Amino acid sequence: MQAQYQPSVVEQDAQAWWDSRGSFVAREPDAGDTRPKYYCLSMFPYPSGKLHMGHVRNYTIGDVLTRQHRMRGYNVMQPMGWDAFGLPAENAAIQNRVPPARWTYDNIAYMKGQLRSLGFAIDWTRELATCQPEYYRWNQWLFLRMLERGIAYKRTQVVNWDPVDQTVLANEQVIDGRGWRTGAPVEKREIPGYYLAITRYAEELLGELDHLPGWPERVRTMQANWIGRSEGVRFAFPYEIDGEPGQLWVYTTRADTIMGVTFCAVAAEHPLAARASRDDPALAAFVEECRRGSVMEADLATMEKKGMPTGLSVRHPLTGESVPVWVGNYVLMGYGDGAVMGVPAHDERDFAFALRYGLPIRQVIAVEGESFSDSRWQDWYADKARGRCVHSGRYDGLAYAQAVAAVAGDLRSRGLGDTRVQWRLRDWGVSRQRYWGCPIPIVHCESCGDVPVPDEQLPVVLPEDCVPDGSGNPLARREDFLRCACPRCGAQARRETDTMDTFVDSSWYYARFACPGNDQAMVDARANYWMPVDQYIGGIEHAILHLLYSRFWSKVMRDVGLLACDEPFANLLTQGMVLNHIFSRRTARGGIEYFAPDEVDLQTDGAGRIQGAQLRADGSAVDYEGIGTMSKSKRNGVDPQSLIETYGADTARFYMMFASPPEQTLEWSDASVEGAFRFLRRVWAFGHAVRTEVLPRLPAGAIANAAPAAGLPAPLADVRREVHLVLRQANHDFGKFQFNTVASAAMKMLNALERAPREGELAVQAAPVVVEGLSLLLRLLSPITPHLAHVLWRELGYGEDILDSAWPEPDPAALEQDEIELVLQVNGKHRGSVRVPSGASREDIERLALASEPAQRQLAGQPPRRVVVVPGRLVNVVA
RNA sequence: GCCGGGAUGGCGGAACUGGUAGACGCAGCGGACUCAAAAUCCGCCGGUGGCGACAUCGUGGGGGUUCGAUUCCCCCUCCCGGCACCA
Repeated sequence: MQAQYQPSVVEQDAQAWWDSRGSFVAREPDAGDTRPKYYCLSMFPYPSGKLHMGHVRNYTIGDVLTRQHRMRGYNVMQPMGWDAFGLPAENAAIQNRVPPARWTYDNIAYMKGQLRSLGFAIDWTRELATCQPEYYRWNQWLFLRMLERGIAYKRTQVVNWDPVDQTVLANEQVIDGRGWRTGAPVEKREIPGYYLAITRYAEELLGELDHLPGWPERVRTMQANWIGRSEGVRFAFPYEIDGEPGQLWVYTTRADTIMGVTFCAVAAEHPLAARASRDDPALAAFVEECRRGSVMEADLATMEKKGMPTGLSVRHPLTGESVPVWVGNYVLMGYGDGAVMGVPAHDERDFAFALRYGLPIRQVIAVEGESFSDSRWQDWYADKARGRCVHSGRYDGLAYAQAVAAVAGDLRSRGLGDTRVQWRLRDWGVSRQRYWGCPIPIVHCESCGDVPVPDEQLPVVLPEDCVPDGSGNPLARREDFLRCACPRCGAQARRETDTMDTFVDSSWYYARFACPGNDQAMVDARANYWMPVDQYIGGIEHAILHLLYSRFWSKVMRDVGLLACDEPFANLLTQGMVLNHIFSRRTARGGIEYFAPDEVDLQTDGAGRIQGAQLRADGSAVDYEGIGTMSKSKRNGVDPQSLIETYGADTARFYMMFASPPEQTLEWSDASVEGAFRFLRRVWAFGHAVRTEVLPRLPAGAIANAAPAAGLPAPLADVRREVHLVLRQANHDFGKFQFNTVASAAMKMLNALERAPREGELAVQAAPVVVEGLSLLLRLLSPITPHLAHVLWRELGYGEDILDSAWPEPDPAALEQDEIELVLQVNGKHRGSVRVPSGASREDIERLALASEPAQRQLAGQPPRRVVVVPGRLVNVVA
């Protein structure tokens, strides 16, 4: 054993050991094995080139949990794979003229090497990449099952079109009116494509959120908001246009205000708007303006309410009154029926609209003590809780719930409407006009139409040698891919060239990890051993998209009979982002130039706060922008590779765990990394000292159970108590996933152990205390710094493999003490402490406290008003 | 606007179900070792007053409950994240 800590040697040793023994290969246990299973999964990476710090943090958290559960007696599984389809590969292909497949597989090879060098306890026998036909054939297979069940269907619809990526985006992929990847303003286009009826599962997706106590509150509320359930009434305004009868359907949550309707408004895309603009050029122009302008939803929110009359009118379903129909730019085609009833008196938007266009405002709700004015909006106009119907005929006096029920009943009896649950969630459009994705298994035949590819012809294999050039989908030019026989009539036909949204790939990989090598089925019985995932770990940015799609997809798999569980992820941990300082400066042309933190020298004020910085190269000043997410564009990323090369994987892992709790953001600090390395070096040096100085004092073979005898001298009993106290706290923190305090517990343990005498009279009696303490410390550290722990464990002779040792628990006997120190308070203020025998009665404690000097001083001979004793903690004398 | 989460030294962060606020680390200061430097080790390290024992203030701001509040309740300010003409 080297006296000096050499991480590269230590880490190679440990990794070679694990590799040669297949330490992390997980299996379904034989009968009689009672170990509980623990499936720990970190979100798999997109193979973009190399790992970033976010990956290191994510996978270290998962690895710590995996290794700790293994030592606690769980049958653990931690797999890894690659989310390998996607646009960056195509963009790289355009740039480098290399097929996306090669770029992707090269990246996978490199990143896999990085993951290995970090020493993660990954079962690589389960590795998968979503771009492999063996994987994506099951995307296609389940898609066909969805088609059979009507869950997948084709329709033409107005979609979000990303003009840069030349593809359709799901609603979830549009952020503030821009493409989530390109940031380009999204356009609206009408395109045929396949949709998955996630809305059929809306009720369950929402309801089950209440049964996911292991998920962060905020993720559950984000999903609930996204699903957006609302209860209301859907009803129709009948009309006749050119003698043709029709119905204008609307949805409202305020059916109690139906008698206050003075107009209706439809979206620009609504059929009535199209109809009316046929012979009204001004209206047609307005409709066109809305269509083009109304794509940026962020602008929508602040946009002025604009509208135009269609000249058409409909009949009120209850009064028969004529109601004018307007086109309104604030009405969304995608929600409900794309039309609303207008009740200016009781809806703020309708009120603004009516004021602007001089439409009548009719009060039909009143609140006692408030007076209505049709010139100014007041918040109570829309108050469901206090409002009562007025000027509403037979509904007068009714409160919200009764009024809605009565109105719905009347509409129902006329066949013009009923109550209805409305969802914000929309069906998931999965067609993408891209090459590097899973082909949609459909064949277009001139006589048979769209024909599903039969199961036995799966997979529809994506040609891997295409080099996209940026214009459209290269599959459309691949005759060998396009040409096929119609599965139904055998005639010459063409394949669908759209591929699936890559969120499909990541919607079920967790289940496939349980069933490696199965080429007969999507998943098998092994999935029901491992599923659900016990602990899922990933970034908060996936709170809606990936997690919602995965929940939906797994429910479909359940309904097809493939999975037994209702939810795929029992517990979810959303790790915080990794941040770093940002330095920039304005360029002469008005742009912004960024500088990497290692290119600048900091200037601090007297208190140590950062004031500014200078470029090291030429001493010129640069601005300090503060802390932000590590990103390529701001040049403030830190490459994990250089970190590993300089300090080793264990330091990287320890720092990641120590710097902040997993769910919080982590601020990068080179100095703290250095500190983490210093600690590991101290552990190593201590281990070396124990081996050379302490072990020789123990009888041969005593190391394995070096539990110190009772009756230790006080200084040694104190050391041992400290170690076990810290361990108890660390175990508690582990349960809360508070790994930063587990790491500091390890530091405290070492601090305590270093205080034990290694020379002099006490050294012999100290030996078992030190040897036991180090054994606890190594096991506590082993999930975080597995290489260091592994090598020291073996070198010192604790055992063959620390992986097979038991998770350490504190010894209650070590925690006992004869005398304890209680906090002494006088009038609630801290005034020193009192030492009492550990078994002291309440009366004894009170007497001792009253006799203390601070209490005597305060009481000045008077009896205390009260004495509060908290056993084992404090005593408070109230004068 | 609505929903969720925050605010603690120079910094990252601790504080179990209300019980010594600032653990552990980083930075800083002082010292030991060294020809010197690095590394390492030891000590100090929230503000104010005091040589000192100690006193006093202090967990974003203001109130409250309590023997005792970073922790519980009410009001307010600011920050972060999500949603948002959703009818």
